[in-house]
Amino acid sequence: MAKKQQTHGLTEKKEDNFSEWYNQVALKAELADYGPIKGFMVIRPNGYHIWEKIQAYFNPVMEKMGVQNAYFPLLIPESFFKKEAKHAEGFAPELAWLEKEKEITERLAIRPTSETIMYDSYARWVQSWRDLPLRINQWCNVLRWEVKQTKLFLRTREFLWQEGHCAYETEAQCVQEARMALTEYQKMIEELLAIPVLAGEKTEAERFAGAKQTFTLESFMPDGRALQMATSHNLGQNFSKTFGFAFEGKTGEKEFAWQNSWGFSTRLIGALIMVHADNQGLVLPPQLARHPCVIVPILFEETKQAVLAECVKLREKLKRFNCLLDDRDYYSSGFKFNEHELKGIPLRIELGPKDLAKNQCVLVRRDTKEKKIIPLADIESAVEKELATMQQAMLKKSRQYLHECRMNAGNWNEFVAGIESKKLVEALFCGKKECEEQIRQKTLATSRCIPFDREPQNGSCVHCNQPATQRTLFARAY
RNA sequence: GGGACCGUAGUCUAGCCUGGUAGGAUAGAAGCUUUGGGAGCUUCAGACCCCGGUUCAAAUCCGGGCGGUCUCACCA
Repeated sequence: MAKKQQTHGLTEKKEDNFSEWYNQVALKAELADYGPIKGFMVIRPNGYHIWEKIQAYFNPVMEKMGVQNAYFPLLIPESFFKKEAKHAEGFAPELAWLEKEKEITERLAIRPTSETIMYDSYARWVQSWRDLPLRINQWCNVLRWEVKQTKLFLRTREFLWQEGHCAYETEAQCVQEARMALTEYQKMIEELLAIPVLAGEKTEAERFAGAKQTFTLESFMPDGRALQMATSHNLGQNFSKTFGFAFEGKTGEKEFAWQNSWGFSTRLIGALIMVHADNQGLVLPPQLARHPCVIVPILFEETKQAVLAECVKLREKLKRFNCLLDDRDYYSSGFKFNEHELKGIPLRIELGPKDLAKNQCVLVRRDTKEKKIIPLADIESAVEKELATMQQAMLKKSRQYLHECRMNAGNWNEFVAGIESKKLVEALFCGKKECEEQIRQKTLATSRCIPFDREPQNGSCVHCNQPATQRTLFARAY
């Protein structure tokens, strides 16, 4: 029998055409839509809600870290960029400029990141060691124009992010808190998004433009490419020296502030799609769902009123879960099943006349499609338990995948074979920029990080045979 | 920035080669009817990416732009 064409649902499979499948999930789950200009996207309510959940999780975390939210201007004078040479060089290709002939004397860039404009203020706000540490975050949009190969959430010219920018008296505290931010990111991404990450430090080649050290969280996508999930940077005194960000220290000496910055972006939503969604559509970790469960009544003419009445009661019982009751009578229940699966609602409760007669309902998990018969009296505890179980199971499943993809390469042949078979390959590496560039040209792989979960180890670089002291992870990346 | 392919209702698509009334599916609206995995019938409404060229005539041929997918370079 020929399969009926379903324009509503997904027409591409995750395993057959990952890229197109990804686009369909993002569009058809109504997370996002294309904007009218290349590289710009509309984040629709379903997508923006995920971002708001992320914000709701992370704002209190920052509060505990002593970080306050603020907002800095969108436009940055050209001269600000020129102050930190490497930063300027790193961002030069992707700056979009605002040029108006008469009214302004200097070209203005739309922020690609806010170090310079924030530190210009910091330099004036901090006079004494007593004014430190200074810890500020902003949630904003940034613009990076160099991008040609755009992709919803993963690579757009404009994207939303948070950027924390802190300043300290000592480098030790600066580094410690940069690492703390990374730890908090890891907790959030694993607990809330149910995506496992590997934490580590970036090599010289992958370091943020203007940073002394970059720390990163890397995850691994089902198509065999790594994705950077969040980063934090020890900026050292690179910016404070060029922005005149000095203060009077305890000894009366003039000292330059030690600074870090850290951020994650709406790219996380892209990772969420890639890691968890399936051929039926999005799968939301329960903690990210606007409606963690939906009740679908099975309606027949004679029993409609009784079933609906019971469903209303059910919704009241499940009020604290923000349970949705889909009582639309112009769609069949089958249609609704498909629609809610497409949009990723974690749990579905089916209730029809047969269930009503037995005082039960059917509880279906989105990630496993597993169905359970639940007595109506037990529904509240059952939902609570399933939501918690599902959140854990999703992390466990993706962690298993990450674990399976991580492999060790003892020599160059193993390294090449590992990259070819789309693995996250760990090997001894000299850390040199030139060597990394050659590896990239030969294999398309770049270093992802020097993982924290590996001890230093002496040996020779897998590629150039020069001395190496640390294992480094390599993969093809987004 | 380079290369390849592509652009027809909200979505998918036929027509393009060989110029001459744009057809279908699906989604949408109204009504009837149905509802345990994307039901059915009737009616309505809906499109040739933009600009220019060739031509009596352009969705169709040509040029440019814009946009999309893939890819190399670069990046969250």
